[in-house]
Amino acid sequence: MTRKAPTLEDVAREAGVSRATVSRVVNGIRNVDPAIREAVREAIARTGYAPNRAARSLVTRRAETIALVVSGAGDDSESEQNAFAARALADPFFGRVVSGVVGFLRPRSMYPVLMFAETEAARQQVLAYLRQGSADGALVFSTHAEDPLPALLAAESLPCVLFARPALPAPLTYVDVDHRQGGRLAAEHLLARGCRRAATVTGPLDLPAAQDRLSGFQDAMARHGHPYVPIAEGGFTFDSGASAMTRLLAEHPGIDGVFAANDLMAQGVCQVLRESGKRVPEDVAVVGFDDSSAAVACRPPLTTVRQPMEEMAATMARLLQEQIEGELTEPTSVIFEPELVRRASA
Amino acid sequence: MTRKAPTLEDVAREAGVSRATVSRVVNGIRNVDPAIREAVREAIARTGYAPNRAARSLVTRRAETIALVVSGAGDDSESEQNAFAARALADPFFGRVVSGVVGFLRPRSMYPVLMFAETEAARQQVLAYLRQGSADGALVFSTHAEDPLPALLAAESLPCVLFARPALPAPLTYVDVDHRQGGRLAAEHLLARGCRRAATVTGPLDLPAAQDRLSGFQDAMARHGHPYVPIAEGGFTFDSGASAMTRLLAEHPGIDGVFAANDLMAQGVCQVLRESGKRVPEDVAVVGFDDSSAAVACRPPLTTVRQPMEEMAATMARLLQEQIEGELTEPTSVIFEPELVRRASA
DNA sequence: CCGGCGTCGGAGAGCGCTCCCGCGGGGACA
DNA sequence: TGTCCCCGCGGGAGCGCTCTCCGACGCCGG
Repeated sequence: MTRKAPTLEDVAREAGVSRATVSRVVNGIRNVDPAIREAVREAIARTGYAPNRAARSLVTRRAETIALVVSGAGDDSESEQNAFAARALADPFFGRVVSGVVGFLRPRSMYPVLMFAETEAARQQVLAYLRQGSADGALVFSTHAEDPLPALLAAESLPCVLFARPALPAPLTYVDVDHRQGGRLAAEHLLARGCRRAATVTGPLDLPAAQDRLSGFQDAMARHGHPYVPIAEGGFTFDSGASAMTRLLAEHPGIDGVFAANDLMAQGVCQVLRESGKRVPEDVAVVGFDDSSAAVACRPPLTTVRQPMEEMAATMARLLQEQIEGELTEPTSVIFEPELVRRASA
Repeated sequence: MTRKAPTLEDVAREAGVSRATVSRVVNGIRNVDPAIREAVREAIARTGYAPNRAARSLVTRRAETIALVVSGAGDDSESEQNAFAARALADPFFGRVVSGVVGFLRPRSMYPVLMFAETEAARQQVLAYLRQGSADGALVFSTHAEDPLPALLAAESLPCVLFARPALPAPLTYVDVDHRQGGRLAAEHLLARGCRRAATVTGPLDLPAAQDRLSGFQDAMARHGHPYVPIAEGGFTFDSGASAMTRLLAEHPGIDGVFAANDLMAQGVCQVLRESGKRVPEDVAVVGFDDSSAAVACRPPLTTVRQPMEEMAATMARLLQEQIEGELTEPTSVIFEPELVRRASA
């Protein structure tokens, strides 16, 4: 505890070589005589040496750390701040993201730093964190459309990669799924099952993702002879899905298929349908989006459009890494293809 | 981007003072003339100075970072490793933990680094991370009983605080809830509602927490004239709760109350009960444990024993901080009181 | 047998910061 | 008015590492 940790110097003395040579061995640099390399290795093992991260960072100007930022809107109360973190993590989406990021980072002995940026103060903390070199870059997950963080990051040219195309256009790298294509998959599946009066519950339409899922759905429906599709806007929550479905049912009692823009809303849709005496999928087929744990938990289990989250998150980490290394100077986005997962609901 | 960040030196020159004085201002050390302090503040603002974390860490020997480690068992396959992370985060428990930790850390401009230690290699990475001073200490959440990580940490006297009392005793600080008291609360509530043939579905009995919940429950029942209580062991999952309840029902069809050692199992219990034509709570009252989101999602919503997770997690962070500062040299554990949350199931 | 070239190890200069120490000046007390 | 003290500032020495030179040695060719 109190006895100080061995340094490069100590190892060098132990091995009878210079600091520089030990450094070369530690960093796996060529041009070291195998015999010496072995001697150094042993000295390292004997002393229990571990390179000091701070000292290394100081000269390499690299923290070997990246921030995973969950960004969004919230008020300034302390309780709200805590609730924000809890809510963000409660989303099953999040576990898959972390899983993908960690999958990429871990082989590189890196670990993500978890940050939340739901207030202006918190955003400034994130910026400060990056400016002072505590992290080399940020992976940003925005939970609402007008998130100012991406623009702030861009303004200081701090390396970052966004999840999803930002609503406010910015010259930044992002990773997204082809939402239009997802909407199309849902439409075609509903059509293929024989639905003739399909409706959709959208996400908040200020979000590009929600818009695209809707327009992909509408386009495909129109192309198959259904130019008019009843729509109701929701807020990506269970309750908003339920109330949207209630509205839809009131105006269009004959609906035989519903595309909900995420699984949580699809669950709400199913509940309202059940309470109205409709069977899923016999009377009304329901398709969700995300393939989250909600899709499996739902009764009946949801047919849903899957985003390859882990892969997308890992790609974000890779793009960020390349940006940090300077291999990537232009914004370079990657769009993934969604996939339909068939379960019982449609 | 390429233009280098301003240093203390730059600010000092700008303000016409020495590096040391700027450092004093930055670190809020007294003994600085107000006029000079103001001048330095302005120079800082003008230059956009942000102190370099690595340089500071190098001399203070402090990373100002703590690791949040989710530790457990798993095999070495890559898919399993990712699954471990995803599974850990999916647990609603986790969101509350992070929320509590962040609540403590954020006012100190600190952020947790997320690590997983489900394999020996991963554990070594965690140790290396701490040894090289990348983090000052670890908050450890073990997902299974024989987790070797705490002992490894203790052996190197690396600062750490555990969630829950370890099954393998170790001289380490931990934070826990009074599980016996929780079991007692459940028993007394069931008794007070008039249950005369209560049973319990326990957690894995190699976990101290599961043992204590059980013995607290048994003791209270015995004290009220019910020395024999049917028990069935579960594994803290939905399915294990369901199958435990099936076994219980086969042997003791007259059960009128069940204490399940966590909410997930309580959900399984409720489902089996429903399928057996028993009403909850009219025919059988059910009490869960944790007050997780499952408790609210369950039909009917669960009466459950609540652990103050956020507060516990914040306390862990505080204890770790004190340990790092050297204010706390002896293992000092804190036990929280659980609380009964009444909902519809009992 | 000698010169040139290539290879491998060592010396040393920082990276940006903190903190110890010492000095100068002004106020208070005798 | 003189002396002492204390407050506030600057100088400078590292913290542990990387990396650029540079020198030394060995090998090969002439």
